[in-house]
Amino acid sequence: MYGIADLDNCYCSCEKVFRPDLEGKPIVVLSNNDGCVVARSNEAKKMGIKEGVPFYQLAEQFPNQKIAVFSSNYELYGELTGRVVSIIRQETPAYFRYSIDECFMYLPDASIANQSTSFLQSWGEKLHHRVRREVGMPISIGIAPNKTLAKIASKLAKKYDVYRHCCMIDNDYKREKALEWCPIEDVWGIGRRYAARLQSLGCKTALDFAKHHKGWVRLTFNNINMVRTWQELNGEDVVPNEELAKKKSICTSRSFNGMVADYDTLRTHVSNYAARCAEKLRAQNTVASVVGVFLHTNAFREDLPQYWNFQEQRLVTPSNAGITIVQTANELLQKIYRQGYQYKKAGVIVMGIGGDSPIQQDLFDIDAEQIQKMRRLDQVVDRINRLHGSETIVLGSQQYTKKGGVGKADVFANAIKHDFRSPNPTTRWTDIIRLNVNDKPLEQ
DNA sequence: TCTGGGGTCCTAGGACCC
DNA sequence: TCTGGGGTCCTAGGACCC
Repeated sequence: MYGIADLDNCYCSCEKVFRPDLEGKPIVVLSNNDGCVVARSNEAKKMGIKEGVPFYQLAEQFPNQKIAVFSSNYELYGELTGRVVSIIRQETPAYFRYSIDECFMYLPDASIANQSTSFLQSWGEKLHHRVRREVGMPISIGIAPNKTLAKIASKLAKKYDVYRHCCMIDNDYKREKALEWCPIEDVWGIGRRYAARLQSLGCKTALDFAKHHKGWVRLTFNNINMVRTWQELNGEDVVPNEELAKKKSICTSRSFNGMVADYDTLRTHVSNYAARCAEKLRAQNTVASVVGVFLHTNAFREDLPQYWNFQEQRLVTPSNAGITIVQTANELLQKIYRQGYQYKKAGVIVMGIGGDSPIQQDLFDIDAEQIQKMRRLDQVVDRINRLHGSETIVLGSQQYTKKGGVGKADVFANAIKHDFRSPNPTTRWTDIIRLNVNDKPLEQ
């Protein structure tokens, strides 16, 4: 059997952990640059706030409504969800972290374990309570013979209180009932496009789709993933388990706060994205053989001249060295930069990723000693940044020049807008919560 | 004035090999 | 008038996930 643990309204729930006063109130969390709504509390969903609406339209759509607004704070979300995963690690024989807020769990088959399935049901309920008590976040659990059905079960657990946060699909009767309830667009693996096609073909629910013949699915979609989804809805276990594979490409890109026309500022942005890519490569013990850079003007501003471009370059020797990746990215930027445009977004992609030991060296590249030196340098930089906070040490080209000097505080100053960012009480000494012993106890 | 940031996989088609 | 039968690799485009 498979289980899935899914954090309810993850980012909003994270914000509530240190703000219990927000319980029961509408909350939204915004994307980078305070751009769009990316997460909503149940109360915000009930109000009719849609996912993805630009923040500036929120006040127009909901005038005179009190909504708690937060900029996204990934430092906080990463740390709190990590606590949830550490509990799951203790409670399950094996698991796979699927995303920041979801974890698949491999559970012993109740019939093999010679237990009644009610054992798994109460196990799920206990997991929910433990996470709630120890981290302060609500989690929903779905259990079923495959991952697609487990996802549907977790939606049911989220939606109906009778399941007590854990819903199990363990026989054909329950399976059909769940599929009948589940709209086709809510099935894992069926996105907007396929959902529209299926609806036009008369499939409104997961059950409508599952009742078709396998051959019809193959012919209609000519796609192995759709056939697998169909098989899983019918109870088979065929979607491969993606274990913690190393990433095959890594991208760091940002929209700017406002627009950027001058080359120097652009270069500083790109240097930071490149350095971040190199950091991610090192964190998973890999090197990249290709670096790419892209540049965009603001597509929403139809009144302004538009330009976008992308170029990539192969490295003579695959690398994860900050200096090498940043230097290559800057050379590429120079090639695609055109004067006279207002840029809105840039990004760095590293591809052709492979293991970092041993690295295949080029006959004509710089000597091995130089590579070793850069490797040691990066190791020291990584350690310092891990210990004292990211961007404590950066390359010169990553520094934004600003009056009043440079330094840690200035590295990302004004690079990204986050006017409603919450503190980080679990990761920053400056944000730690202080209790004054002389304070009167809080009133209930 | 303001509109996110990451990833993966599959298929078709073209270029190339023998 | 007729023109084979295997492969691999790469890219673009389109779908999906969170």
